[in-house]
Parts: sequence; structure tokens; C-alpha cells
Amino acid sequence: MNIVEQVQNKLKEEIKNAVLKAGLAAEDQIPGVVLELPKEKAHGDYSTNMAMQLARVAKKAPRKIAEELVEHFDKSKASIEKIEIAGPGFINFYMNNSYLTDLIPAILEAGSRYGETNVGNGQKVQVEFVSANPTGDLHLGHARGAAIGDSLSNVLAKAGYDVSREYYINDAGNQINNLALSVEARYFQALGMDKEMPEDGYHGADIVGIGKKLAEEHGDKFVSMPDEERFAEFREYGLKYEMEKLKKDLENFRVGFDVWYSETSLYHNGKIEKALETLKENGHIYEEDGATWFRSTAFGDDKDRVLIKQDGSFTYLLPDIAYHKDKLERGFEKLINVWGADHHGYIPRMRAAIQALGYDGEALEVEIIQLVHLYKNGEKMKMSKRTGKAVTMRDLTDEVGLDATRYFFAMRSSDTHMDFDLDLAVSQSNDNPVYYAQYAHARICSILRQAEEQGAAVTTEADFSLVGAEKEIDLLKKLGEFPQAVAEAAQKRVPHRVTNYIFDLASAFHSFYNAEKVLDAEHADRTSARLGLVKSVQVTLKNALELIGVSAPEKM
RNA sequence: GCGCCUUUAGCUCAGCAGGAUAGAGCAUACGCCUUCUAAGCGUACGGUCAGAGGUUCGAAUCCUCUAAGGCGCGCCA
Repeated sequence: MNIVEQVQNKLKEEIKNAVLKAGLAAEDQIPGVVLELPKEKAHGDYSTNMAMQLARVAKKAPRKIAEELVEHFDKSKASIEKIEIAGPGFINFYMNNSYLTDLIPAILEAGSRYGETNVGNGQKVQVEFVSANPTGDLHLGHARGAAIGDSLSNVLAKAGYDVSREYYINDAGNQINNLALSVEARYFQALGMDKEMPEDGYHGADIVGIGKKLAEEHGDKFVSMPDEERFAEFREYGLKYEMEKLKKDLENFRVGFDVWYSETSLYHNGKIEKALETLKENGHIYEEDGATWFRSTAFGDDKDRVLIKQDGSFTYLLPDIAYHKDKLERGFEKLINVWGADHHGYIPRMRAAIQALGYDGEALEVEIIQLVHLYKNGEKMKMSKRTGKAVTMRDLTDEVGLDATRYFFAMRSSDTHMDFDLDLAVSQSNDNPVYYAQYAHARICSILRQAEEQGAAVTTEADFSLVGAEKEIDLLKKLGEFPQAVAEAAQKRVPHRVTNYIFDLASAFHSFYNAEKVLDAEHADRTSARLGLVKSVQVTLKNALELIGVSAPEKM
């Protein structure tokens, strides 16, 4: 627990004690003590709404309650300088903020670990994200999903969850057959022969590339091959090629996975049959019209779902149920799936399946990533994966830059529809807030470099009580919020809150930088103390940027 | 028709399990570099929180309805 939390807990405890001493409520009637960070400095460092909350229990006016509370409050116990009653009954606490300077050595010692908490309590969670079909390039929506999935995973890990990142490879369905046929068509075309694309073929440039590559490496070797054999070759080749490209693209995007899980493997190890068997045993399966159905309506779904089609093949749902059963059997307590908005209708049937398998439906959490619309020249760009006109993740990072792209996606709540203005991101890249945060980091590095040249070193032994100017206190408060910001982002699954924090911290630093000078030969002690402060900011900024996959440059 | 998401400043978005006078960035106007990086800082301007009811000491936030926009509603994946 850091110093900030200790002080907050102490304060809460004393508030509770004051309520009891004033006889305003019995112990079991006291509502949870809420401490707020007032927006206005004139409202103190902390405030509580306890008096208002007690109005009903104590049957008195909130301001009257507040007065009694303050009377019985033991000021000597919680670093308090002054208490005021304001507004409808807020009690505002003005702290003696000197305790905040203890944060500096604490952060310096924690280093890259600063920000860690244990609110996750080691809970085993799995985050499954991207999971794009290996039939083409990753596009804009995948990029957003990748950025959010990765950031969320980082944040959860930082907050003490036991996180596993997983990618589900859809390498078994019809789409892979279409991939093979698309490759085949492109191969023939590369040889100058006429061959039509399949109706649901993939028109991406990458497939054209595969065709060319095959033609260059193997000539017309496949032309005379029996159709079935050629199909199998192309299927495997296409899949391998797409997966390698996909992994590489994600790696370049600074996104890594612990597990790459193959759908096909479920067909070979009998897990699909087992899942079906479990559903049967639990009485949720029936036959109708020559198909096998899952009675998902029993768990609130709109309609029942087909698992095995008339022709005997599986729908997408059945292996997916087996997959989720496997996840749960691997001991994950929470399954967080990051899905595109176009799959949101799929949630009720998946949750139904989990319940039908005998698990708690709450184990499944789905983070829906809303659509990204790309604007160029003031016009919305039409995108379609089928026609191959989609803007790929690679196009985006090439054009906008990796850091800016990651930051931009991490900046916004995942459930808002997002407009990505390419012109703005490219032409006026200085407006991008990523540089604002990175610039703060680079500035600090510059100060530290010069300090070193001047023989001034960062040490935990400095006299940090010399840190106390207004901008310094603001900065310290911000630094102290970091662990809680991460914890909250994790618990609420809102990684963009970390990005907001980064912006706030950078802002507090820039403001400090303009108000106070760090390096000052005339005041060696103060210089030493301030070096500790800016180093703490550097450490915290770097840790925070790392959570959202953005680099912390030392020079800009 | 049904379900999910969205609607906050001219634009893009925050708003933390309901709190005090709703905040940033961009844009606009004006200041700040003989001093550690001006990709920065400061000041000003800018709001019927889509609309209507309700819940309560108190609502952008919770509930109901309405409107607008997006997405989905396959024996596709």
C-alpha cells in the first residue's frame, strides 16, 4: 500500500470515528465512507459527503451533521491542517501535504514496478482478442481491438490479475476453403491463365501476392495436379502464409499472445464431441429438420441455434462452444472476449452455452469494440474486406506512426464509434496528444542528462522536504494517483483511463516545468530534491506508456 | 419489428459506482523563449449534457418513454 492510500484510509477511519463519537449513527448504519478529490482547489485536498449521506439516518440537516462531525473529529491523527464545511454539507479537508514527498523515494525504489497493486488478487483471467480469420490483412477494426486487448491485458496484469492472452485461429471453417480457392485463382492468374475468383473469395492484395509467389517459386507445377490435391496444397500454403503475416503484423504492433489456439485442433482431439455430449447430458439438445439444435432460448437467447447442419457439418457455434468449455476447464475464472461490434449479437448464445455447460454465465465478459470510420479528405472511406479495399493495420501504422496509432486507440473508450481522421493524424501530427506525453518524458531525460554532466545525481537520500511549491505538490498528488488509476482501469475494464492519466500527468509536469527550474547550482539541495521528483515522473510516465504500448523516447 | 452501442462546447472526446460553478485537446483571440527541449506554459471565448417524465437532499451519471445515427438479428464465420 502506498503512502497516499495509507493517508486516505486513515482519514476514512477518522471520519467513521467522528460519526460514532458524535453519536450520529450506530456502527452498522454508517454508509461506506466516500472520499473525493475535489475539482476545485478551493475545496481542499479531500472531501467527504458523509453528512449528506447521514441525513436520513440521523434525521438532521446535512450542514448541522457536518458541524457535529467536525467537532468530534480528531485532527491530530490524519495529517490534517484545516477542515471546512461547504455547500450543502460537504466536509473539506486541507491536508498537510508534506507526507507526499515520501512518494519520491518510494517510486524511485519501485522503478518499473511502480503502479502495481493486488486488486486482482491473482484471479485467473483470459483475454481473447483480435482472433481475425487468417484470410486477409488485419484492418482498422482489428487494430483497435488489438490495441485495446493488449492495453487491457497489461493493465490487468499490473493490477495483480493472472492474465493470459489468447488468439483463436479460425482455421477450420468454410472461409479457409474460400481462401484456398482464392489462392488458386490468383495463382492461375499469375501464370497468365484465366481463372475466376470464387463467389465469396478474398480479394485482398495479400492473396494476389501469394498467387504470384507460388507461380514464381513453383512455376506451373500445380496446374496439372489433380484438383483435390492442389486444393489441399493451397489451403495449407495459404493458411501458413496468412498466419505468419498476421503474427508478424501483430508483433510489429507490439502485441503478443501467450497462446495461439487452433480451431482445427478441436476437430482432432474430440473436444467438440465432448462438448456436444455434455450439452446432451444436460438436456439442452434436440433434433429437428434433420439438424441438431441447442436450446439456447432456455437461457434467454432470441432463438435456438443449430449446432450440426443437415449435411452433417458443424456450424461455427459448436466448435466455439467446445473452445469456451476448454477455456473454463483450463481454470480461467473470467473469460474476457474482445469482439468487434458486428459480433455483439453472438453474446447471448455464447453465454447461454456456458450456462448450459454448467458454468456461471457471468464468467464470460465481452468487450465490444465499436466500429472505426476512417476519414480522408473530409470524406468517409468505404471499406470492405471482400473487395480488398480496406485500409490495413499496416497502412495505418506506416502512415500515422506506431506510437500515435496505439495512443489514439488507447485514448478512447471502446464502446464509442470512432472517427479516425487520417489527414489530421498525418498532416498535423503535432496535434496528436501522444507527442505531448512523450515530450514530457524526453524533457525529463534531457534534464537528467544535463544533471549528470554537472555531477548532480538522482538519489533517494535527498532532502525531499524541499519539494513543496504549488506545482510540485500538484505533481506529487498526480504521481500518487497512478496505482489507483491502474487498479480502476483494470477493475472496470477501461484501459483508456490510463491514457487519460498519462495526459494529466504530462500536463502537471509541463506546468511544473514552466514554473520551476530543476537545475540550479546555487541551490544544490533543492536541485537534488527536484531531480528525485522529475525522475519519479519519468519512471511513472514510462510505466504508464508501457501499459498502452507506446514508447517513451529519451530525445525528440 | 426486436436486441446492442452512441448522442456532452464549432470539431474530436473525457467526465472516476449520483456530489459543489460539467472538463480537456483542436479551432479562435491575446500574452510568455539572454534561464534545464516553445512538440511547452498562461489568459480569454465557447454548453438547453438529444428531448420528456421519474427516483432524491442532489442527476450528464440511475429508471421509463421518445427522437436521431451506427451495428446486428444465417443450417456464414
